[in-house]
Amino acid sequence: MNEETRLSWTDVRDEVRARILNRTYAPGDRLPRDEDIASELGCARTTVHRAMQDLSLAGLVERKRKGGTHVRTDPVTRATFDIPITRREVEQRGSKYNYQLISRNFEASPISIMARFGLQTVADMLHVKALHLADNRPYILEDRWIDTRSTPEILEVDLTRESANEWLVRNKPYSRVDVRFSAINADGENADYLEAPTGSALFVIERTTWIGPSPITTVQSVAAPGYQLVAQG
Amino acid sequence: MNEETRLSWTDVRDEVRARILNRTYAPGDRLPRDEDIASELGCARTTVHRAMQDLSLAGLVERKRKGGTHVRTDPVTRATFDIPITRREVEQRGSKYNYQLISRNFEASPISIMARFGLQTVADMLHVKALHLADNRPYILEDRWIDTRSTPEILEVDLTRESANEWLVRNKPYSRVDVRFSAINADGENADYLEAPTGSALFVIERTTWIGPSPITTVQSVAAPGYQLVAQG
DNA sequence: AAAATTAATATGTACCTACATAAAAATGTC
DNA sequence: GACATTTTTATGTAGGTACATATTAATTTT
Repeated sequence: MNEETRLSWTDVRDEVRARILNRTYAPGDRLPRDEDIASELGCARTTVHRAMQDLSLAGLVERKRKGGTHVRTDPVTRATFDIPITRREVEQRGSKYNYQLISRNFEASPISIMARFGLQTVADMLHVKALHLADNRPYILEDRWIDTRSTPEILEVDLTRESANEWLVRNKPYSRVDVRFSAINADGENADYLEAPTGSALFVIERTTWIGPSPITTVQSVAAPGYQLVAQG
Repeated sequence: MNEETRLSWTDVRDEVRARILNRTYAPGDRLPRDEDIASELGCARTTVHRAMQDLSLAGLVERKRKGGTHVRTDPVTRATFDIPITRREVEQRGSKYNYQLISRNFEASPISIMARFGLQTVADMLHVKALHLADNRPYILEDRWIDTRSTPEILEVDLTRESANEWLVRNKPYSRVDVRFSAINADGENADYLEAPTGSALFVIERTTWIGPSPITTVQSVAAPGYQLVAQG
């Protein structure tokens, strides 16, 4: 009889989670110390620690030094979304990807854009509009501002061939990103490019990136009607 | 001279990340083995391992046994969203929370709902519509189906006093959740309850939960115009 | 009794060792 | 030479020890 399989930290995590689900450990309860759980289940404290880390990250429990581990009373739904470069996203759906540049101007950024970067002073930035297509149908319309102080190289890039999205992702790593989602009604321009009726509800992803304290780019990506974003398993 | 401060795994993570950002390790490159980085930086392999785990989770590098660690060529933007119970969300914005039940019926679920659960057979479920308010203005309209086979207790709950959202979160832990976001145009009913013009673009959160293989609930939460979802730091 | 100090304690982290595991590279077989 | 098998290797994980750190609890001081 092989009962000598050692407990892995995932086993411990699953066991503790099961106890939380079946109310052995009820919401608000304090769990036993890592060490006690370890000796009860017959493993090392480090293994329990690893398991608890995971449950803590998942939002199921809260840990505090000396305070111990508590089952969260108001569990939040924690969902992770991967937002790949648009070409990849299209190709992974099994569609043909195309891209076209709509406009490219060097101009003073409006206050709303500076606000996204958290800046007060206005600056000249590269303003790019482009359309991404899937199977020759409009997929995502992007309206992007690029800070040429942090990213002067972008001025040399031929944006009719390569999208700013792709170039930036490949060449401009960022240290901080802000992502937000919302919904807007298609205005004349959006409707036009996305071949959707004016007023259609469109899903919007707004992303702003920095390297250290310096802004890199902010982009509003407006998806064609029917777009849905699904959380990662 | 105190040069004897030990490196923590966050220090190692930051150092490696800095090297990725400044192209010491360029996209696609294979990093040195954990052990080599450890001896270079003067720490234990486990410390490097911990740091790498974090970078891997963040989507910056990819690790494979024997294959080693590689800098991802197509970095994805990975954003995490916390979706708390609605009452808490409203209160955290500093607004007064109110709730009202619109309807509550025990009825056969349509095929679209069964599809969300991944089921073929139709079943009688509890169908609940409710409105959440912030400062007495409509905030989120929810349209929910609850599987009474996994959650019979819900039939005894007074949903005029406590929202199903809140009761379920507090009393019905789940083992799996599916979250998706989209945008829709307000139809007559939505427009009515949310006091928005018909056709307004509304942000939609769709959430489905299971306990083991058994469906618990699926809910479509339609937010009032202007709603924005912001990623966690 | 209130405030400041000290002790106790549960989690957090670092180090080292040993072995597990997956996947690539090398080797052997037909 | 194509295919199957073995070896090698880098990451993954468990165990154990020692000490760090943040809080709470207890104690002393004013």
